Amino acid sequence: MEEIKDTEKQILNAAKEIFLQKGFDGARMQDIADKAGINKAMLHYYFRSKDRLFESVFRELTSNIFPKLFQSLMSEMPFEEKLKSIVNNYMDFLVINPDLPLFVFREINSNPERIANILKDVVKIDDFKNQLKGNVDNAISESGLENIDATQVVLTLLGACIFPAIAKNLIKIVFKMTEDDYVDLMIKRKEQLPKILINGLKK
Amino acid sequence: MEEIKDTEKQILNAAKEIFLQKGFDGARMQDIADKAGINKAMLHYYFRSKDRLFESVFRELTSNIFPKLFQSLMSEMPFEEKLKSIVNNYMDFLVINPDLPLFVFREINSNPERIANILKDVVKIDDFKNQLKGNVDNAISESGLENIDATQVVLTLLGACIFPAIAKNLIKIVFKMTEDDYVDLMIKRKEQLPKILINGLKK
DNA sequence: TTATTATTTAACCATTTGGTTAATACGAAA
DNA sequence: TTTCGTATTAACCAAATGGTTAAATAATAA
Repeated sequence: MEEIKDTEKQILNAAKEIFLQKGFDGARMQDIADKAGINKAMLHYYFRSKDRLFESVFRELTSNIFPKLFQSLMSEMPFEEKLKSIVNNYMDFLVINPDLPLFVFREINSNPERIANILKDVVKIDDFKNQLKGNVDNAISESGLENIDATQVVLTLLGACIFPAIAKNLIKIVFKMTEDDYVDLMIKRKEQLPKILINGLKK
Repeated sequence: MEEIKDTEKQILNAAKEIFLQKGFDGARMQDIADKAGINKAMLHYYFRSKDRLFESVFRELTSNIFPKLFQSLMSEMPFEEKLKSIVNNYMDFLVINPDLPLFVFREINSNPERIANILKDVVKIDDFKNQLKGNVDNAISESGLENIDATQVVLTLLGACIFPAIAKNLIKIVFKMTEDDYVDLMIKRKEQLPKILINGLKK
């Protein structure tokens, strides 16, 4: 474990909040300093520049969940079991971190280079495509899945989990939900998704 | 049809591109002017401020598809038919406008007030929740759907369509796809989704 | 043609924003 | 206590950015 100075940690936490909500372009160094309750110069003292601070934040936010998710997708478990485990773990994660996916997609879109650069040491995607294909093709033959592309399976699975997180604020407006309502929705979804997905993807 | 001056239209088109890719915060008035090939002062001459220009762009981008989508969701067609029609229409739309959903969600997240303000005259969501519930409940009893919440049905349907659009750039990186590959993926998905969704949501 | 109005531009302006710096406060070792 | 490196701050700075303006140009009506 790296020893992280108290101030440094405060900055990182404040920066996480601001970057998550406002994105790189919308985030203001002064706002981050204010939220951390310290002088703006400290941001540069500890992290040098907005870019570097952002990079640290992005790394902290993704370096756990990204590899974990990729690993889960590649694991050799039987398909149905694997799917259930991913849905469970990932939905729990999303209830706690509802704005991470939108953050990631937003940044990829508005500044692909910056993110591609960071991503390549956060996660090894070198041969993800082929490994995944092999892995899902097996599942198809073993457990009577509809013969569809591995990519489609992954998109269906991830979309079913992630979309409600991305759309969180719109959902709350359109369906007039409180925060509690939303959490409820996600918990119920966690229970219902495996069946929906398995039935949907089966032959 | 409103007559729109040539310059005004050029500005609007350039602004669409820039706002879609960079979002409100990342967009630069100068970049929009450059892309439109006109002097920056023209932006203010025609649209007064960045906020107003953004508002016009947002309206143009959403004022067709939003009500159309809401209407489709509320239509009284038999459930399976309705679902197929939504998937078809909406997937076609997304292939042509892949960055609209991310744009909308992004802006809702980073500046909820601004968007809520615009949205309320773009689409009537007053009693969407109850109308939708009635509508889907009917479908449940009529066509042997699993007894799940209407909200979940809508999220599953929309997520399955929209997520691949939101994730477009990441998908292209992770699966090493060209633009053509991606379009292929979406076209195939359009064919496969109705079956996946209906099987998944059925009892 | 001339007067008048609408359109366009280059040069500015004020504010915001990321970043720096010089001076100060603090803490630990000597 | 003194010394010395670390942490912190207030005051600045330069560049970027949204927005304005006065003058010029084009278009239109008289």
